[in-house]
Amino acid sequence: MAARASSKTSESSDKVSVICRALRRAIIEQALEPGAKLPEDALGERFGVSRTIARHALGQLAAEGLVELRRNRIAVVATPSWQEARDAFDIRIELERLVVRQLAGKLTKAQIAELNAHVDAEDRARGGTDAVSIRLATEFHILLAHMTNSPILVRYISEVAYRCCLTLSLYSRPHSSECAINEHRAIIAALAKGDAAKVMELMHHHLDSVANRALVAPTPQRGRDLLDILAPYADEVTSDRVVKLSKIARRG
Amino acid sequence: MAARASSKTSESSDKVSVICRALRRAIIEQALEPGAKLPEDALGERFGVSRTIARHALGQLAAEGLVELRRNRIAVVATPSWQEARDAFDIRIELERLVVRQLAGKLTKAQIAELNAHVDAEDRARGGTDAVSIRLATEFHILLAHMTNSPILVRYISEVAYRCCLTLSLYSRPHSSECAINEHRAIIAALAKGDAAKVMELMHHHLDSVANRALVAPTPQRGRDLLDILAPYADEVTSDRVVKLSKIARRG
DNA sequence: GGCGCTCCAAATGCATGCAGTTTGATGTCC
DNA sequence: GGACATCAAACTGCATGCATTTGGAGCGCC
Repeated sequence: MAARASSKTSESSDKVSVICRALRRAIIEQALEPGAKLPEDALGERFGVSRTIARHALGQLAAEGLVELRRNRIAVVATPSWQEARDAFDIRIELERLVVRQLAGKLTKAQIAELNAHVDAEDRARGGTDAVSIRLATEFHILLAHMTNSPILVRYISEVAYRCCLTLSLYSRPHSSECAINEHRAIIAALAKGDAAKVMELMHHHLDSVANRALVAPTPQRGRDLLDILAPYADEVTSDRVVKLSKIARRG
Repeated sequence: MAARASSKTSESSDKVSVICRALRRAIIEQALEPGAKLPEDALGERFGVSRTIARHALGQLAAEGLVELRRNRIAVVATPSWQEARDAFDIRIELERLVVRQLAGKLTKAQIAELNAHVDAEDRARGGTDAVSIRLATEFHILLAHMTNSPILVRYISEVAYRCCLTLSLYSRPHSSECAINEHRAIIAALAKGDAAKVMELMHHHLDSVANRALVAPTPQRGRDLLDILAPYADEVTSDRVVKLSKIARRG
């Protein structure tokens, strides 16, 4: 399956696609945090296009689950629930097991070199920001998916991986990417060796550990609550009284 | 996992969404065959909306893989390659195994009754057209996915199942739905019994046999007038601007 | 201070208009 | 007859304009 006619599925150079890519990257790098407003006007102005185009782009991103769109409301960056995050990881595990099953023992030397080069890049980026590390780690998985030459698989893996990125920014503590990198190397080695069962197990464990490390279950109602989020800002309140819950709770 | 807060992911009542649903159904029922042209003008006229809306709907369907969109070209119903068909089935098998794994032993009596009722409906529809049989069979799987209460899973299963529908119309000969119905009943029984391994095996075999039965020689397609084809689907669109069939010039 | 009300700037939902590209039908030449 | 140049109709890409809806500032009342 590793030698298959390559099919062009990637986005063309529409203005819509360009904006989609830009927004997608901004979201997964957490430049745009979950809940951030995305007014059509502002996007259009920022990217030098009309509202029509910005609107269309938002529609696409909503289809990917990165943006939430409610009628007559300003679009916002999606804020997946903890349960949705788990669901996304569950799906991702199955799909990525499929990927490595298809690839085991079928990679060319050039492809293995490409994978190693990517992990090297991840290594070099360890000193940088978490956002970049996470993005590179995610792109490693997408690179793997590409090697199956299955456009559908690429699309689903990309989408679900981006969603996982999004949830990491919500529910994860500072990212320790070191072991992830080692696990990536182990996966490449097992792929090269052609041990399908082994590499499926490795991938499963890899994603499962990322998920478990990341998705520290918030206590159902209090974790990552608005009050916690606003705690650092409480200092700015001149009054010594606690800010009323009712005033905050209706933030859309 | 079977008892989880239900989350509203389904499409709202935008005009865009309405048109998406209509077109999606027309495609999976093979009223619109793969390769059929979908000019924005004609769609807008047929559904009583502007080109802007029709265009947006086409964009969504393209994101789902049901429509192919090339710059400056008329949109067409997607014509998946044989390989893409296999890929779609591979992915579907993994995802649906995940579904039944989550559901095994966790269904309520009401849910089991609902599933049985659906299969009864499939049974009754055996006398009807293949298109309806295939749609009902597909909807059985989507119904299962819904019971996981995982919106992401529902979306992916729906999408990939629709794509499979599409490929069935391309590569499959008249559908013998009898065994599929029996297999659906067996799956329900195993789910109720709570035997996860068994039901995963059943689902795997079920989808695999459908896929293998499907992969035969492609069938040539006959051109029909788009507006005629869409007539029954336009009725569901509530707009006084829907143009009467007789008043519309023919198009190719 | 808290709660409800009115009203308006801002944002969305959608249609329409114009410019540029593709299509394919026609005419011309070999 | 068939290959090729030509051109108008058809279609898409995109911006803009108007109607409708939202959300929140301001204000009076408890």
